[in-house]
Amino acid sequence: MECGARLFAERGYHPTSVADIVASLGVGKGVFYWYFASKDELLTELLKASNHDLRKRQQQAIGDEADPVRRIEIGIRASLSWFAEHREYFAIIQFAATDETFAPVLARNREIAIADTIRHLKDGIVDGRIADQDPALLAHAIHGVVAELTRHALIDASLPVDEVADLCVAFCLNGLCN
Amino acid sequence: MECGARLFAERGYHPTSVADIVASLGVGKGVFYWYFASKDELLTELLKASNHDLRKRQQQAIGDEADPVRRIEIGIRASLSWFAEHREYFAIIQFAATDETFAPVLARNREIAIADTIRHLKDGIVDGRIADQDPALLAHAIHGVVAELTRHALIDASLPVDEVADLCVAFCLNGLCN
DNA sequence: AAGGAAACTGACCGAGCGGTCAAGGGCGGA
DNA sequence: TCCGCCCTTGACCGCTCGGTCAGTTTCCTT
Repeated sequence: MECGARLFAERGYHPTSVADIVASLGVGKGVFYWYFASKDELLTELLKASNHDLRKRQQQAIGDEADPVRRIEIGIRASLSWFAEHREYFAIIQFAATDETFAPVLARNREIAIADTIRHLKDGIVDGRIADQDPALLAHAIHGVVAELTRHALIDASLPVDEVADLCVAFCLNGLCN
Repeated sequence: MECGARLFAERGYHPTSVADIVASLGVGKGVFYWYFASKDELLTELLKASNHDLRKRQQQAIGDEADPVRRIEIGIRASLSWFAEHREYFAIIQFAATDETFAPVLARNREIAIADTIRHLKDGIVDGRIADQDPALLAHAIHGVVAELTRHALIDASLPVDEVADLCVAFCLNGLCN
């Protein structure tokens, strides 16, 4: 599975054939279809496993933090550090989001992540700490910032994850203005 | 070209064959290859044309506005309203970003858009209106918010573009906190 | 040692794709 | 009317790919 992830990430899903995967593993094609019903299933498993791992990381980082604003901050930092350590998954997730076959899986993963964020936002709104706007839209805005900074700053520019996380948190909490 | 865009958007690039495109146009395959050297070229043209159109919209909207913060706000609103009117292009752009063949075109388009934003940000930083952080990262953060709110709020949820734009601008300028 | 289940091989297949091109048809000028 | 040019057609080609399967090896159990 790690090998499949690496190749999908390097060359994309469609350009990577099952023959490529098994060749780079030095095994026959049969062994692939012994473990996976199809090429699609490999990607689906990859998506589920990576999402599960990311979510676990977030929850462990948040722990039992009581402050909703801090919980959001910690979640952002956990996401960025997870992606920094698993860069290969970013391209795969981006592709899967654009493919009819995998979009449902991705949509479900995102729904779960957004629901988590919404909970923290609502807590913050009740406390009066966070602006009283549609929490769903705010959650998506945060996820958009995290996704784009992951792509540009962590993957393309390889900037230090801590610096990126600091700016990302500052932007999400306080925006551009002084 | 409009037909190609519609089909690529509905079903994705790879699943849409040249045969599908010409069939939906009611012409023979030869005509397609009379106008385009290849299927790839059609998508590349689509990307260039759409980016050109979006950029024109932004520049017209900004006009000669002097305030850099207002320029950013107007740019955000122009992007959202352009995507609201050209939803079919969003999926195409998202896909192209994940494909080795088209990523260079997309990267160039994005570079130009980011450079525009960076100019406004730097002006704002000099004025002391905008926090003194890396303008490139801030620009990407803004584009991330715009992209994700386009996808979720405009395309999936079909919310009114003005409401989405208000929230988007408020988030980018002031963040989550009160 | 014998047997059999589990793991693995790789030649093979059919489908579907992007792209080609010989043939056909319509139309303007002679 | 007839010729010749140009646009258009769609059957066809070569190729790649996901997926199959009859057969072979490995290794655990008895």
